[in-house]
Amino acid sequence: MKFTEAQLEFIQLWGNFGSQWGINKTMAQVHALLLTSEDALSTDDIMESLAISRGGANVNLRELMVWNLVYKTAKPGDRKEFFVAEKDIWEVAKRITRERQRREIEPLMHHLNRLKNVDEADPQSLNFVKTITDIERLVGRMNKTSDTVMKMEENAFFGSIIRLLK
Amino acid sequence: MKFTEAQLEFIQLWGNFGSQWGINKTMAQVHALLLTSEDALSTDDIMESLAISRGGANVNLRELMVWNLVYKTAKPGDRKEFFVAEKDIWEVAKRITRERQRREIEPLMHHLNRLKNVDEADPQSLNFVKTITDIERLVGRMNKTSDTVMKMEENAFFGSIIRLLK
DNA sequence: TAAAACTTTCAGTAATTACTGAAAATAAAA
DNA sequence: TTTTATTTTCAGTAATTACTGAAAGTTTTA
Repeated sequence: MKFTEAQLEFIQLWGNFGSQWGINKTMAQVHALLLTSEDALSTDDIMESLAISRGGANVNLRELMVWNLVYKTAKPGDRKEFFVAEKDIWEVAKRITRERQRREIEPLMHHLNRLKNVDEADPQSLNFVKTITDIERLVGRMNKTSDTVMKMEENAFFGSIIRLLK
Repeated sequence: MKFTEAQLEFIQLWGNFGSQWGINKTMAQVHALLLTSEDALSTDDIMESLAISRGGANVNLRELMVWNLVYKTAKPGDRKEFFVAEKDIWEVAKRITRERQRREIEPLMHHLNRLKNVDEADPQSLNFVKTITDIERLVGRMNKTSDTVMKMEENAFFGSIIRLLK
């Protein structure tokens, strides 16, 4: 399998995977392209590779920068902006986790907590508050856990303990 | 806050949260409705509560049953089917995880593995294979590790060790 | 300061996704 | 078996999401 062929397939794969997890397909494709490109790419390079418009390329690149997955760089003697992706996959995972936590989990937790102020006189409230509390606990825990997992995997001692349990 | 008010708000919240994570919004809403209903509900109950069509209710209920999050029950003297949700949130989380793993992670891993057969003569393949391998390792590990850590969180001894790291 | 090079914005529109509603299928009752 | 109750299916369509392309904005060069 030729490199360019494999790269294109990876871009499709990552795009589809991303959209199944609520991440914009094109954004995931731009990310995949940059992840698998040695050199920094310009907006025009990306437009050409993915056959997307200038607007689309620009918006998705800037969004990737908000997520801290892509950086701007400059090439001497060239006026254009060039883009590179963070290549350390652990860092990528951590930053995606961090961003989703900030955008989605925190507001969710806040809303859930508010919903516990339900009128306790209603007999149905008992089950309701239990469900909400359980979800809160679960989400809170999973949140911490993903963090913990990352830290532990990075730590030789705990990493080896975890591996024993698998 | 009245119960019905809180329940409706929860249904909206869960629907939005679901759709941000690639889960059909209506399916998440039906799930939320059943999670917060003491009694089993009929298709008509659900159509009315969520203001959706019979077709939509039916399709989403059956999908929830495929995910193992909802069961059919019967009421004596009633010909209709009634539905209840699994109320143990831990079970809910495990089943969602299991289903997504089966549908998405496994195919992803398979595709990634295939992409490692890239022509090694191309100098760009080196970075490519490393990226693919890193992603494979990360996804595989997160999969196993989240399971392990969730179990450990429930375990007094390891739980306390983990808490030291947070 | 003006022209050129490049980036950003956004109204209009394309693509995707999932719902509606009615007809067909199935199951239960008479 | 026929009638009635209920569930399932799916073509058409609505809703959502995100892209296009051109104009406006910005920065650099001369």
